[in-house]
Amino acid sequence: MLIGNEPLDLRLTLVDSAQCFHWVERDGRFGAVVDGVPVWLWQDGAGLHAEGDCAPGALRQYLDLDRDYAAIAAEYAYIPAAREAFRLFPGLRVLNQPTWEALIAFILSANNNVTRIRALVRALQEYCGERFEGGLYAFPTPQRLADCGEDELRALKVGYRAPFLIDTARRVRDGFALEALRDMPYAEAHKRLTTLPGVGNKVADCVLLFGCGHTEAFPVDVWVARLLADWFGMIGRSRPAMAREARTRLGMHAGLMQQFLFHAARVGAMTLDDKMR
DNA sequence: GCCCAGGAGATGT
DNA sequence: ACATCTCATGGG
Repeated sequence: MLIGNEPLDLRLTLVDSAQCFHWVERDGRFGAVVDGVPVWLWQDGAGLHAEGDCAPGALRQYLDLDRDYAAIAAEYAYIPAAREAFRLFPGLRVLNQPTWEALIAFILSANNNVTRIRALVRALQEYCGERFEGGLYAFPTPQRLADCGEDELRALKVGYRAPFLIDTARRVRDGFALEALRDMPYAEAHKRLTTLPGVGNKVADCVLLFGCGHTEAFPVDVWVARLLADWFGMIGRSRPAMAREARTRLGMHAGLMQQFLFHAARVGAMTLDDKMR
C-alpha cells in the first residue's frame, strides 16, 4: 500500500536519529508494532509503502509526513548551524509516537547510550510485550508492566531504572491522563510529566516532542548541551536554562530544529565553523 | 582502573 | 534556585 512520496529517510528517522529504539531492519524493510498493529515499511521509486493493517493516515501522522519541512528549514535559515543541519539531513522527520511508548523508552534512556537503550527496550518487549508474526513485539501495556517485580526487571539489566518503570506504569494504570498531555499547554504538560518517577526535565521534553506533538519542547542532553555551548555560546549554564532560552528564542518549532542539530552533533557531521552570532 | 552515555532523585546550601 | 552525590550497566 502506497503511503506517500514526501522526502523521508526511513533508517535515519526510525533508527539512527535516536527518537525511538524499537524499529528493526530486515531485508531493506523496517518493522515495528504501531498502536498494537505490526507494520513493515519500505521505499522504492514510487514512494513509501506499508504492509500491515495500519491506516495510512495513522502512519502519515506517525512519520510527520503532513508537515512542510522545507518551511521549517526556511523559518530557521537565519541561523547558520540550523541551515546546515537541515541541508545535511533532508529526509529526517520528527516522529509522533504513542505517548506511552515514548515515555517508557525515554525513562530507559536516562544516563545511558543509544546502543544499550535499544537492547533494553527489546529485552523489555520480549519479556512482557505481546509478540507478533515476524519477530515483532509491542511495548508492554501499563497493566502488564505495573505487575512486574523489581527483581524481574533488574534481571533484564535495566538497573536502577526498574522501580521507575514499575511506579510510572502504576500511575498510568491508575489513571494518569497521558492523552490529555497533547491538548495541554506545553508548560502544564511538562510539569505534569515530571511528577512521574524517572521523568525529569529532559525526559519530559523528549516525551512531549516525540510522543505528544509538542514541537516547542527542546530536550537538552549531553550532546545538545555541548552543541549549544560550542555553536551558540551558551557556556557554563544549566541544562534547564539552555532549554528555556532555546524555546524562547526559537519558538513553536524549536524541538524540530533541536533534532536536526542533535543528530549533526552526535555523528560529528558539522564543525565549529558553523557558528551562530 | 577511569570516563562516558538523549539524567533523575535526594540532600545539602 | 544551584551544587554535589549516587544510582546499574556495558563499551572504549
